[in-house]
This record gives sequence, structure tokens and C-alpha cells, in this order.
Amino acid sequence: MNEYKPSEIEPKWQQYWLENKTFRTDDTDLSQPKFYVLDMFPYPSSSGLHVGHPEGYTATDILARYKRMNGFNVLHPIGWDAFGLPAEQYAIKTGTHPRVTTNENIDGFRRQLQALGFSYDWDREVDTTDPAYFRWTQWIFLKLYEQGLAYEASVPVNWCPELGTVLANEEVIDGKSEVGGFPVERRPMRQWMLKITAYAERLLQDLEELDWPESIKEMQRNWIGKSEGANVVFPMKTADGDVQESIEVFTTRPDTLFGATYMVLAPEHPLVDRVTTDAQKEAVSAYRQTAANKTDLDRTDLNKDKTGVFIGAFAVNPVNNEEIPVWIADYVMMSYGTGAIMAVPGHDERDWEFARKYDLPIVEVVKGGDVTKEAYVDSQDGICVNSANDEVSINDLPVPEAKKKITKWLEEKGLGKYAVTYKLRDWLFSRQRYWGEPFPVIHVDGQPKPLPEDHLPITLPDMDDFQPTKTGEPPLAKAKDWLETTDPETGKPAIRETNTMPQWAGSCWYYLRYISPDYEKGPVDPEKEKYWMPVDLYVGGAEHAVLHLLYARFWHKVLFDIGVVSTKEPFQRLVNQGMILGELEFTAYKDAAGSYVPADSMNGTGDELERVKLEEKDVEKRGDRFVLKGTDTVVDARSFKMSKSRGNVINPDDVVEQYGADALRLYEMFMGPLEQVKPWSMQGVEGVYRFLKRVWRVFIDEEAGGLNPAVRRSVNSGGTPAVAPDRAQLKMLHETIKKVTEDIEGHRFNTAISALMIFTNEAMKWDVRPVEVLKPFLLILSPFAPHLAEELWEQLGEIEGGKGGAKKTLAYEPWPEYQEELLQADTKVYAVQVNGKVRGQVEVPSDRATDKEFVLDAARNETAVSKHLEKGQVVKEIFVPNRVINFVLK
RNA sequence: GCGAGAGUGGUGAAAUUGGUAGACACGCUAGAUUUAGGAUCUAGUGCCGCAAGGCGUGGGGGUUCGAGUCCCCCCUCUCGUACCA
Repeated sequence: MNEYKPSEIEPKWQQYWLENKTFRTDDTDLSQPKFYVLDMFPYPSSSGLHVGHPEGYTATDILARYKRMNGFNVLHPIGWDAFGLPAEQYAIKTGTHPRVTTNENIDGFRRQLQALGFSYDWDREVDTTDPAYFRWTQWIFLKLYEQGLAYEASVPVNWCPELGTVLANEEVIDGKSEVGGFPVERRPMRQWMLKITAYAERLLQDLEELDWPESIKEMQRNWIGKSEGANVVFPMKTADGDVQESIEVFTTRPDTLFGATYMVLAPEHPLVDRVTTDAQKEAVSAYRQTAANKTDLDRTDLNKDKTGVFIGAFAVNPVNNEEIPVWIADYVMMSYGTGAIMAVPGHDERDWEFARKYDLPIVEVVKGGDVTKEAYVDSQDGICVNSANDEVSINDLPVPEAKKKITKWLEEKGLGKYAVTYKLRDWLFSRQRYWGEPFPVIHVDGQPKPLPEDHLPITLPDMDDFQPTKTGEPPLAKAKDWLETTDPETGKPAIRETNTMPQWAGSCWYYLRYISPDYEKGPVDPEKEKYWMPVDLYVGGAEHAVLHLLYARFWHKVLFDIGVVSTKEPFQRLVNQGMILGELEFTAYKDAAGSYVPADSMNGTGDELERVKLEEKDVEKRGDRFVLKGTDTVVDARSFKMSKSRGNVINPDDVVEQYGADALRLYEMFMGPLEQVKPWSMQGVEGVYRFLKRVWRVFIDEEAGGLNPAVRRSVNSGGTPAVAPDRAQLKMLHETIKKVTEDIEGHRFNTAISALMIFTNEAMKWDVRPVEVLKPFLLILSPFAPHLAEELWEQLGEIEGGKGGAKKTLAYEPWPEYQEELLQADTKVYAVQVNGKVRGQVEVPSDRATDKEFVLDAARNETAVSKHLEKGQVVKEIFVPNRVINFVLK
């Protein structure tokens, strides 16, 4: 007996690859073509890998193995994004140092990844929590500081009392923390900021050259949020005379200036204190109080009804000298533009709503809609009206021209100027946590001061208490010995920075460290950097579409500006793998009385109903829905995101144990296109597992053990007669080579696997299986199922035992090339249509396949066709060489 | 609301430039083998129909000898985003 046992052959080859450093990248010869294929490195959590990790990792591994066999120097590294909140929270709960938890988790992840047979160069592993790594993270921070791109500011931040930390906007979801779901409130705090806004335009422009999914580029564009318009200054007047103040607003619609009938300041706007009239003071301060207690989110989502208060002051519209009232309202955000707007209710939905509510005048200045019914917001086809003063008129102009003309006039009069505004804001770069990179900064006489480079790395002090202080001071404030230091330059007493960097910091540049992980003179060896960069392919989840990828691009551009890297952009090509959902679930709903409720007639969440999980055999398809078998009760048929609470999580370890790593890899690739969202199916895993067993049986005689007697060499050996491959076998092989090669190049791994299956199904039927055909097949199988391929390669006797047990791997065998002439068939089959309907087929010899008259004649004589031709007169004959014939009848 | 993407058998999915829709796989049906199998092999399997044939790629129109593929309108779903002036 000699069955396919992945549990035996897989560990054997994993050990072989590790011991022989089979996949160590040798980049001493920089004249070779290179391929840098990168995975988004994981956060090593305590729960281990989920099935989403091996999806992208298998895809990149296939490409890495394929490129190696094509003679490329391949850089295919992995590492750990190991700073972060979970380890710290675990430390708070149990007192275990995050270092300890982190190391355990890394060991677990490394073991899991190695058990999947990924061909990483384990000598280049990086760990963001390793001082030898974050020394350079800190170094980059110093460079940012030198460039004036890092500064301290007191900003209202998202303070989460439960987590005892500040969260970035993107870590707050629906007013709650992304991690844990705890309430979040606004509170001003001293923070480090990075001036990413200085790079907004370049981050936007350089997207054009990137080979990324359009959706991701679009998300980044939206996030950067560039708007063109004008800044306009409105002088102010109060009821009791003149106040030397003015309001500057940003507008994208300077063409509607004549329609501005009031102004709105953000409640926090500093001008409010100075210009509010006494009569309005009370109402204004009450409103500001309410607004201050709302988060940004409360002010938007939950509060569609607009509110505001008149502050008693008036501004003068510079285009027509009309006095218009000034209000405060929380639909205007202090953080965007100038924190103040000119309100044009005729042509802005928000202003229209507000004007209606508070009975403010609505003036039409762009023709095309009915401003008494709704705001007319079209900015392309509208024509300006009611927009002229003694000096300038934009009447009868279309909006785009009107914008230009009025902006020019404003500039000439010194009333305003062309302006560009971005939604992108500076990056809040500090966290009140322990488990992060310390800032290389001290405070001397209350002023921040960077530490010299030769003091790096600044390491974390050892502590047992990781709890933040009640006031929100970071845990590091408790490490007195570490905290109090002296300024190395002046010897003055100094206090260390107690904030730490956010998790994004380490992941902003890790792709550079892989290039020269032991380099001592900088973050990356310049010579190697020039060779390897940019990353040729970066694969990861779409959840990093904006933040990680934008932050990393920002740092990269700074490093480019100071000459550390040679490319403008880090990741030339990006692919997002689609999420893997849980198995398809059928759910019916029962009400309190126990009767079924149709899933399509439920209103609300259905929380009050009992959920009944159904088996596939309990349901049937009815129209485009599923119903309970034998009834009309519509049931839900859906796949859900894997989650512990739903209990539909698939653990890769279990799959490997039952079916092996090759089956897991193959299944994840066979499910469908890489980028697509796909539901898991355990039966699908069984399917590819059966395929692997068939491959095994093509080579191995399971009953007798050893090679299957059908496997033959072309040279006589050991008594079995030599056999050369026949024409059909070669055609099959070369078709498969062509298909698999092209599909790997196009990242169509699912159809590549299907081609390998077709070959195997054919090969099973062969009584004689020549080695010349089997060997190339193993080579093209090997990127997908490397363990099985290596094992069979060895069994074929191509791997010499040699002295000292030294083995040879197929990992660097040349990739087979297909030969065009072997793909040709003896005959060609035409589909024959009559009036566009397929009525039959005709087979003709290949050498006459493009002979139109010959083929048409053969087609006409086909009985299945001829009986249809009798029904009418042929008025037209369509002949598409090698494909189709169509007779058009009248 | 806005932006992006997607709708093909019972299921996951295939299908160069418009050229035999459903490859491959799961599931299912029947049979073989086996003490047994969630093993293996053979045959079948889009839908309706005994058949001839008809109908089929979310729905409706159009272009074409010919449309899953191109054009117009509509519907549904997924993801992202949210008063950005």
C-alpha cells in the first residue's frame, strides 16, 4: 500500500526546504532580472491564521515559484506587524509582558505559514517590535522632523476611556471604538502630527502611474478630496456700528456669489466670540455647548435636521454690497476649508434646507431648476442669472466660465482668490499606549527636542503595569527611571516623550527592510534598493485600501525626497484578494407562535423572530429565491463574513490536518478569481483533494507501491521497454503548458488548475505514461501543489540520493515551454448555423479548414444542416475561418 | 444621497477580437466494485417536452448573419463613503 498521505510528504519537504535554505534569495548578482513579490505582512494575533491569509499568500507563492523557474531573482519575504493593541490589552488583563505574548504569537504564525509550504526567504524575516528594526522607524521619524513634517499640536482627539487611549478617526466606527466597540468622546490633547497634507497633491497625481485597481485609486482620490474654487473675504458689520473683522470662506461655486443670502460659521469658529452681539450671547453659547458635546459623527449621520443660531452680526457680500446675516450651525465643520461658508440656498441642498427651516431668502442665480422646490445644484449645464454689479457680470454664462470670470474679478479687486482645498488632514501620529515605538524625542524646558541619531534605538522600559493613567497619560509616564533623563547635548534635565507611534508606523516601510534586513548604515542598502525597488506585485486585503497604502506612499515620497529611495512610488502593481466568506447558510424564521415567516416579508432586523438553520436538503429553488421544500415560505440563502460569534470560522490548521497544505492551497485558488468575494465550501476542498489523489495515482501504484507500471521512460531501464510519447499525449501536455503559463501570468489561478485537472483526467486513461510527458506536468503543477510535485519528482528517480543524502529540488528547474506545432490538430470542427441557430457540426481536415468552398460544401451535406436548408432560399453565407458557418435563409 | 463593482445551472464558476453558453469542480441520479465507505471507476445531469423541437446568461428595447460580450433604459445585490461648502 502506498497511498497519497500529505501528512507524511508535506513535513518532509518543508523540512528539506528549510534545512537547505532552498528559497534564500541570492542577490549578489544584480545583473539578473528581478521580481519583488510582496504580501501584506500579518499582525500575529493569538488566534492564529484565518483562511483569508493563505489566499493572497498562495497567489504570491505561485508567482514566486513560477518566476524562479523562469530565471528571475525572486524576493519573496514575510514578517510581522507586531506592535498593537491586543497584546497590550492582554498584558493589562494578565500581567504578561507584550513581548512574551508577541513572541509566542510570532512563533505560532511562523509554524503555520511553514506548514503551508510558502517559499519565503526566512533569513529576511522582519519584526516591527525588534529594536534593530524600529531603530530605523525612529530614524525615519527624525527625518520627518528635520523636514518640518512632524509637529506637536493640541487637538481634539477621539478619547476612548475604556481603552484608555486616543484613536484615529478611522479607528472610530459609529461613535465607538473599532476594537471592542467602546464609546468614544472628544477631548483636546497634546499630540504628534505628521504633515501628510504637504504631500496631498503628489499623492493624488502619482496615482495615475500606478497599476492598481481603479476602485482603490478612486478611494484614495476621495480620501484626499481635492476641491477647486475660491477663497472669498466677506467684511463684517454689527448692528452697533463697525467691527474690524471679516469672514473668509472657501467655496467651489464662486459663480453663485450673487446668491449668497446668509453666512454660517462653525460653532467653534474663533470669530464667534468676537462678533456675537450681546442680545444673542446667551443663545449662542447654549448652542455651542450642545455642539461641543457632539462628536463629528453625531453632527452628521444622526442629525439630518439642521439647527443653528443667528449671532447678531452681519457680513457684506463683496459682489453686491448686500448685508447678510451671520449664523452658527453645526453643519459647518471647523476642520474643513476655513470653517465658514457663504450660504447659497438656491444652489446647495444643505443651505436650502437650512434656509427653509429658518425662513432665510432663497435667490436663483443659476437658471435650470426651480429653487422654490429644491436646490438646483447642476454645475455643468446651468446658466448664470441675476449675477451682475456695476463692474462685472456673469449673466448668461455657463457655470464653468462664470467661475473663471468671477474669480479673476475677485482677484483683481483683492476680494478673494483661486484656492484649492483638500479633505485630507494631517496624520495624528501618537497613541497613549505602551506597545509601540517610542518617539526619539525628549522635552527640555518644556520644548520638544529630537535625540541624535546615534542614540537610536530608544527602547521601551520594562514595566509590569501597562494601564494608562486616569488622566489619559500614557503608561510610559509611570516609568520614572526611563522618563527622566538628560539632554545629551546640554546636560540639562529632560523628560522623554511618553506617547508612542501608531501601528501604521512600522508597516510604512517594512518592504524596504526586507531588501537588506541586516544593513547597519541606514534603513536600506542603497545599492540593493536600486535593484529591487519598486515592489513588482503587492497583494493584500482591500481593508488597507486607503490608510496603510496612503501612509506608506507618503513616507516613501519623503524618503525619495531625501535620497534614501530611488522610486517615487513603492508599489507598482497592487492586487486585492477578495474576502472569503463562511459556508452558504439557509435560514428560516419563526414567529412567537412557531409559524414560519417568509424571509422577504420581514421588516426590521427580524430580531424578535427565532432563526432556524436549515440543511440544503430542506430547501428548493423557486424562481430566483429559495423556499422551504414543499411550501411557499421564502428562506434566506446567504454566506456571511466568518466570525467567532457566528461560529462559521474555518481554521486552516484543521484543513491541513485533514486534507493537507497542497489541498488547502489549491482549493483557495480554485474557488474563483483572486479579487472576488467567495464563500467557503468544505466539499470544494474534498474536490481538489480528490484531484491530488488522482495525480498521485497517475504516478504511483497504490496497491503494489512504487511507480505505476504505466510510467515509462524513453530509455530502457530495469527491464521495462522504453516508450516515447505519442502525438495526442504531446498535444495534451503542450496545451496544458500553454494554458497554465498564460493563466499564471494573468493571475487566473482557478482556470490554470482546471487545465491541470483536464490533463490529469486524460493521463489517467493512458495505459502508457511516458516520463517525457509527466515531468513537465510536475513542473507546472509545482507552484500550486509544491509538496506533491517534489515528492513525485523524487519518486520518478530524477532526484538523486547522492552522497550524504543530498537531494535536489525541482524549485529551480526551467519552466517548460510549449511548442506551437504540437498544438495543431488533424481536423477542425465548425459549428454550422442556419439563421443564427446552431444546427450541426462539420469536421474537416486541418489543411483544408480555411478553404471556404470546401468547408461550406461539407456543411451543406451534413444531414442535420441540410434538412433546415430545405426550408428556404439561402441568401447569404457567413464563413468565419476555423470557427463558424452561418447560412441565412429567406 | 454619492462613488465603485457585480448579476450566467441546484452550488463555486468557465467562455481571445461579437462566433457551438455552462469548460473544470461540487452536488445529484443510475450502475460497477467493495465486508463497509464520506474510497474508487463508468454513464448521465441548464430548463420545458415522450419526441420532434422550443426556451435559456437580472428585466425591457436596439445594433448585427450572429450578442453573456457592443449601445440605451430599468431592477437587484455587494463594497466604500457620508452635511467636505
